Amino acid sequence: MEPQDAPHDDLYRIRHSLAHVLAQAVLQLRPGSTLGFGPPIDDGFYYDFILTEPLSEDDFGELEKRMRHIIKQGQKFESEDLPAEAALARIDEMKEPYKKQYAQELIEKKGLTSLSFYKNGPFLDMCEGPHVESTRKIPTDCFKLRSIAGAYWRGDSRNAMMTRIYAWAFADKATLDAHVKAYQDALARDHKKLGRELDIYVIDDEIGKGLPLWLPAGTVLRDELEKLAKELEFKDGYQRVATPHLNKVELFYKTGHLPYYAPHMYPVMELKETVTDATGSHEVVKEAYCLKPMNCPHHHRIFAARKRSYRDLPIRLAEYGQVYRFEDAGALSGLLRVRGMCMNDAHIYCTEEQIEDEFLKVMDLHRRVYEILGLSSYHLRFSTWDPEDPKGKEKYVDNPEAWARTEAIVHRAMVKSGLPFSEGKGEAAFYGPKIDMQFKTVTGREETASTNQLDFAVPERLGLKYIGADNKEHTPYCIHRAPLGTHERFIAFLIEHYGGAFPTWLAPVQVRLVPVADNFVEHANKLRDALRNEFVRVEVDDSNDTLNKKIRNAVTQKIPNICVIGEREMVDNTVTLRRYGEQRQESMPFDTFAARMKRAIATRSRDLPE
RNA sequence: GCCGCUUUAGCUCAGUCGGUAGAGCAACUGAUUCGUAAUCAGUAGGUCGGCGGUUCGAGUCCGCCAAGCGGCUCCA
Repeated sequence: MEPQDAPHDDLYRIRHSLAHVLAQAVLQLRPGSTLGFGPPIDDGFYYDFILTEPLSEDDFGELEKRMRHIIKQGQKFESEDLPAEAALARIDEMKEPYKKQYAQELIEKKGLTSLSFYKNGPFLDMCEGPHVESTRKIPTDCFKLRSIAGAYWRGDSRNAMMTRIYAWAFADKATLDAHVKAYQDALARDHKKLGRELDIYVIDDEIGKGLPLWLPAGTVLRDELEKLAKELEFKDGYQRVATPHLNKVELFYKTGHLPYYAPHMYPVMELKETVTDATGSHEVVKEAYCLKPMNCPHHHRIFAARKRSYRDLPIRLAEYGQVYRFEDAGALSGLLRVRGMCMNDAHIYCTEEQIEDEFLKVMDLHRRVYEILGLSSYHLRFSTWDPEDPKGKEKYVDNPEAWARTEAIVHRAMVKSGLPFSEGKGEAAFYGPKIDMQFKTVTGREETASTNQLDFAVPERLGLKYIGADNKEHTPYCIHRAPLGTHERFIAFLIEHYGGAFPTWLAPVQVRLVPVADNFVEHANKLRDALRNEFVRVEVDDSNDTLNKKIRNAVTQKIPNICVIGEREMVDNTVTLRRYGEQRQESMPFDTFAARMKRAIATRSRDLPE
């Protein structure tokens, strides 16, 4: 086993040792159960088991009690290195088939000549370590069992399903408590919860799972993001196009997506016809269509729609395109993982010499988008192919030379961009390397928000050509890029990022006018009309609730600007403004307020400009 | 898809031992006309996710199905 990236500090030892303590407790409760992996993780540890009898979260109390009991016994961790042969014999005695499988792999594939074992009390495990010297070094209150989940052995659905127990573990109780509290607070920002509370979207059984319906408030978010994308792309020389949601299946055979991608597509729609010949009547498929899982082939056909010259390049075709992907039912989650999504897509057709510049421009577009939105907690991943991947031939275009060349170009562009990035081996698209923007959701799950891919294969397969200066035909490269990802996932991130309290330019309702009493409603309506005339999204709360209740409602709905209208305001033609998150109020002439709103919206500012 | 859990009013949830369903908020009606986070009263709202079974009787027990949630290579 290669050394871990993370240092094997005390916390690592505690977590790793706690995993063994948990396993020991589980074996007490379910003797004869089989062990899988049990590593430390970012916020604790987990251990995988094949249980003789199921366990549930109701058993956590009993398990934790037993774990504390084990810790108090002060069991010593003793390690022993055994040469390969002896190690395998030892594992046979332990009757641990999964450990054995992994041991064999370590010896045969990784060339390890010896394996280490750790024993604490009655519990023996093949394990790299390191561990604490004694369980007494583990605070009895520094951990908490968190959840129980299914997990395939080695993450492969062809393997056995194991039961995984997750636990939080930290250096001491205070850190644990702080972490658990932070986690619970984060759940309040969950886009699924806020999406319902703020009427952003619903997923309706009668429509279908993974197919969100966007409510008016959510549609404002989509429209504003599209507007942003269109403006930035316009300035960068993109041209907009529009394409249908479906197309003939043959197109995807030509691109190479089918049959490889078929499991991730909705089933094909077949138009059938009855044909009668000498042998009788048969039903034959006359035409077959599929819902597109990506926009690129459509854009490629637009490129191919007329003769292209090198003088036209780069050609940048942009579209917010709706695509459909048949994700596993169990993988669907709110807006984060859906089956129908709308992508901030564009394809840049260029020569090899233009790639670097175009890639840098795309990265700069990213930078601007993220800056406007105030997104900073993400990291860039340079996703490359893995020549050693056993599934390499079906996963990647087989062209090592092109992989090496294009990865070098992207790498060079990234270094030039000055943006820090990590490498994701084996994460490339099947047609080329890419740069992904990785985000974490409130629940700690990592997802890709945006992606930029260099494609050296598909234009060739589709026979895309341009006429070069040499008057000969050449195949263009294609950059696929989606800085704002899909509306679905991107808005999920934004909801969590802002905790539902959107800046004025993005907020579904930008201003709520709150008349102090009925007799100011008419005046408020006039102000509303004036603001609407300036394209400000504004509402009047003309309910007969008390002022306090109206303020509370507006705050609960996280409306960024609340204006109270009463006697004083009506006489002076002013508004008294209360910004979301502030208790302080500020009175100003209505015209000033309107001008500041317009500026806040036009500049997409996070605060209210003067 | 697979493992586990969950599903009661629009939302959040209660419902004991199997005896035919309840609260708060929201909605609606009325009263109140209020100066910065919940005014008061009333009304309506349910095939207890669906189908089947056990039972004299099922929200409750059993089975199947559906949907949702947490997971499903941070790896001895």
